[in-house]
Amino acid sequence: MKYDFAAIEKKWQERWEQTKPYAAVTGDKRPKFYALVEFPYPSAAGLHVGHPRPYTALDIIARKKRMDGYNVLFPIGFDAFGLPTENFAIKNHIHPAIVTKRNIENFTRQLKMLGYSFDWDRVVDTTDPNYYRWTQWIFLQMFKKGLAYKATMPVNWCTSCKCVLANEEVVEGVCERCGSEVIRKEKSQWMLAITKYADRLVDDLDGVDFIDRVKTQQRNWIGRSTGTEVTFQTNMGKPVTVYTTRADTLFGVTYTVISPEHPLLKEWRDRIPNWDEVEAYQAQAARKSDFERGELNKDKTGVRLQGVEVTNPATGKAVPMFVSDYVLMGYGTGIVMGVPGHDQRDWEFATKFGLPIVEVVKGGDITKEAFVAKDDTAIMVNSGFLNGMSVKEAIPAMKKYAVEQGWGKEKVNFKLRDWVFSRQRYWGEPIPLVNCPKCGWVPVPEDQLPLMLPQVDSYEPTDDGESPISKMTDWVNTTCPCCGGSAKRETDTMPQWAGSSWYFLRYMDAHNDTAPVSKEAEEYWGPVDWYNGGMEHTTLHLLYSRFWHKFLYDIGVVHTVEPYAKRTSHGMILGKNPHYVGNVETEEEKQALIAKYGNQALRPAVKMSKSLGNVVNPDDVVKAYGADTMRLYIMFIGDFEKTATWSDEAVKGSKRFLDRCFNLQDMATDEAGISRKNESLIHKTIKKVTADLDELKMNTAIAALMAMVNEFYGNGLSKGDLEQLILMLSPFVPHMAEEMWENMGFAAKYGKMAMQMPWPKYDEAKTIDAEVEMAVQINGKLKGTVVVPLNSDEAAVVAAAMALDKVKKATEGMQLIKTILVKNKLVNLIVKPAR
RNA sequence: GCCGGUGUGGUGGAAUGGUAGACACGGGAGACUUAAAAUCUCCUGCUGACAACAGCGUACCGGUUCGAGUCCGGUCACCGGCACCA
Repeated sequence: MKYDFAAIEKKWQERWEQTKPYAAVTGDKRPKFYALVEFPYPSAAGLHVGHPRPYTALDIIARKKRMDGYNVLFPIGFDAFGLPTENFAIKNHIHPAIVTKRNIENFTRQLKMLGYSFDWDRVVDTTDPNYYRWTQWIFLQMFKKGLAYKATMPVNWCTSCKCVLANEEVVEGVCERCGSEVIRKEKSQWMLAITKYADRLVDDLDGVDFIDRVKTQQRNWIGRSTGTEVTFQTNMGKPVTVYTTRADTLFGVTYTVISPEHPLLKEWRDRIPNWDEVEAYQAQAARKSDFERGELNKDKTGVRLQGVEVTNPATGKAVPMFVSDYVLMGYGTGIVMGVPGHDQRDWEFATKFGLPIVEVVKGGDITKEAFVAKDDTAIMVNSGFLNGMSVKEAIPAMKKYAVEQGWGKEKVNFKLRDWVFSRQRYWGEPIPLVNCPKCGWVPVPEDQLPLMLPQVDSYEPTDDGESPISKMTDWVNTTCPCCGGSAKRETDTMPQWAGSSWYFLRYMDAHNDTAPVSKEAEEYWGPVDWYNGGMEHTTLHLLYSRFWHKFLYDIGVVHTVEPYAKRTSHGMILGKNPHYVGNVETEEEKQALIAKYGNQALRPAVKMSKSLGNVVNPDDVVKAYGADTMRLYIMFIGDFEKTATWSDEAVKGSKRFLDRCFNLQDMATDEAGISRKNESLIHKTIKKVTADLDELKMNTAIAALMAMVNEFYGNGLSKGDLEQLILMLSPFVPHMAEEMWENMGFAAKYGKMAMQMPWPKYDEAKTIDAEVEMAVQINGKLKGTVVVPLNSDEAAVVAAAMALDKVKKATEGMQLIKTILVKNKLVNLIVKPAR
């Protein structure tokens, strides 16, 4: 029998399309299991080879859970709003909705081609008005609770996309999406107050099963720090407040610094003799992008505010104030105290401006660099009542004192900023608000949702930074829902991240037209039991959706605090680097590659890209080897969490394995049960594969199946043996498994498809052999192995070991002083020369 | 700079402190074949020309242990994230 994968896959996909064996049943009595993968952005390029890795892994988990008797929800959808589609539409003069529809069709074809067990009746499309109606609804609830607000502030502005970006979308000073320069621009923007949830977003991480690096990254991004706000009196009338995590170093303060953007400067301008200088510095700082300020300005700059004096409350001494752009307006109070002895930035600034450097913590050499004490062995000096304390003791002691004295209080700060939520683009959810001259911002009434995107002639972004929709005066001019007077609609749209912030809830009840999700459906399916997605979404989608979910919890839409019980993450699939130095022979060629491509040339594998010509298209792989081979290979490629390199050569190995499996059909004897000779092997394999699947160790599970098949080739096998193999193969390679299941008569025998059968069980007793091979070591060095009955005692094992020639030789003239026995594993004989 | 991770054959990768290199790719030999492909069987860490055998081997240096790829301390390299967050 030949393995005709094309015909087999077509046959089974058609059958599944008709019988829908993957439908999830809300309210079913079986235990529920909700497995979720990040829905794709349907790009024009189609499915990338990176998509099948997480999709296949969770498809296998979902299939295994069904075999374990769970009612599984494994849905898919499309995150279809976004700039690439809009840009494509602009370039080709096609409406984004048409482009989107086309791309979704192509993605759907490709996903079905790979045999995923998605419930296709629950597909979510974020651009569908029946969906974004509820995205708008959730936004309005936030607006009503005061979490959505409009603020004029400097924002990240992508010069190419002509659009604002959230902090999370700016990577190394450039636009995450297009790589263009990001500048700061004053703009009035809708904001979401994610910072109000900052504490909960940190604290609730303790209660979920996310891989550690996700938790760590989220904690770092939110950046909670507990410190003290200290008030310094000034000679300018008003006192100023600084934030510090090192209240213990207050005695070491020799100056203070204010951010160039600080509003207080304007108030003081008339009383600052060198105001011209200060103003020039402000202008200079404003011209720099954030990136420049961070990257290029390690060299400290600043201007002393002449005439300004502030009083250190700990010492009662006056110190000067400077303006410098190393102090950020957006964090703390925008003013910091300078402790050059124990903060490296302050040290650099003080050194440059010739300010005194005072040692208040003993242990370093503050003439060379700041001494940033971290442990509790560092001792305070020159610090009044703190002298002799450790840093660890001094921080709370000073904090307590400052509070008692009335010039200090405990304060928690976050690096997390509120979420800039408006975009000046067409292809997004319209923000459903109306601006009335009398009533201010008024929500579009809920019964008028969805607020549909208007039809426009041109989606081109405008140079003045307004949304293309702003030109649609018919749409923009409306009446105020509150007073009936004339008013204007908000023309900004929501960011790409809006639709994905709650999509997992919609899957539970995809066609509901009275609520985002019904209470019954949410209480049955929530929370997501296992969510897998890319690390690149850790501080974007994952954080945003946790925030939205917590809000929905607060307003009673969902019943759990966290949306996802478990989060795992897959590594990227890289392509071979065509410019890798290892590809060429001679030294000259290598040098030429390094000269041309730099460090790039030293990496054997790099991100796939069109320009490098190393992109692998799943369509091609499926055409050449079949979907099952594609699925198997992408799982066998390596550790799921690590990056892996695609290899066209290695794919063949997976195909070969499937051929070998298929050929077993002709080799199997008629014996219906598990054969005696393979019994132990099969039970061991079931045990191994079952355990590996739960830990997402697909590569070693497949290796165990391969080893079992290799044994079958040596031992022969029964029909019953093959039955067990088919069941275990079923989640990995569903098409071939069903074909074999039917061919061998199991479908007729059980009246079920393999995927509907219970997962094979193993008998622990049958995984244990009567005899074991044990390692024999002399002084820790391996000398050979012995085969002994299971659970042999020390005497028996030593006797067997001593019978080995090598052991005899090695122990000749030696005295045995100690024996270490690891039961059924190894014996280590410790010997020394006899006297 | 800070946080997190990784480092194992020609290659991808396996190994609860207990026989390093499972499984696979590639390579070699044989069988089948007029021949090739495919398939099947065997071999394949390095060095000592081969075998027996011996030595050396998990980035590097040191430690703990009867025993370390695994644990501890230090160093180096690479990857990811954050980056003047006071």
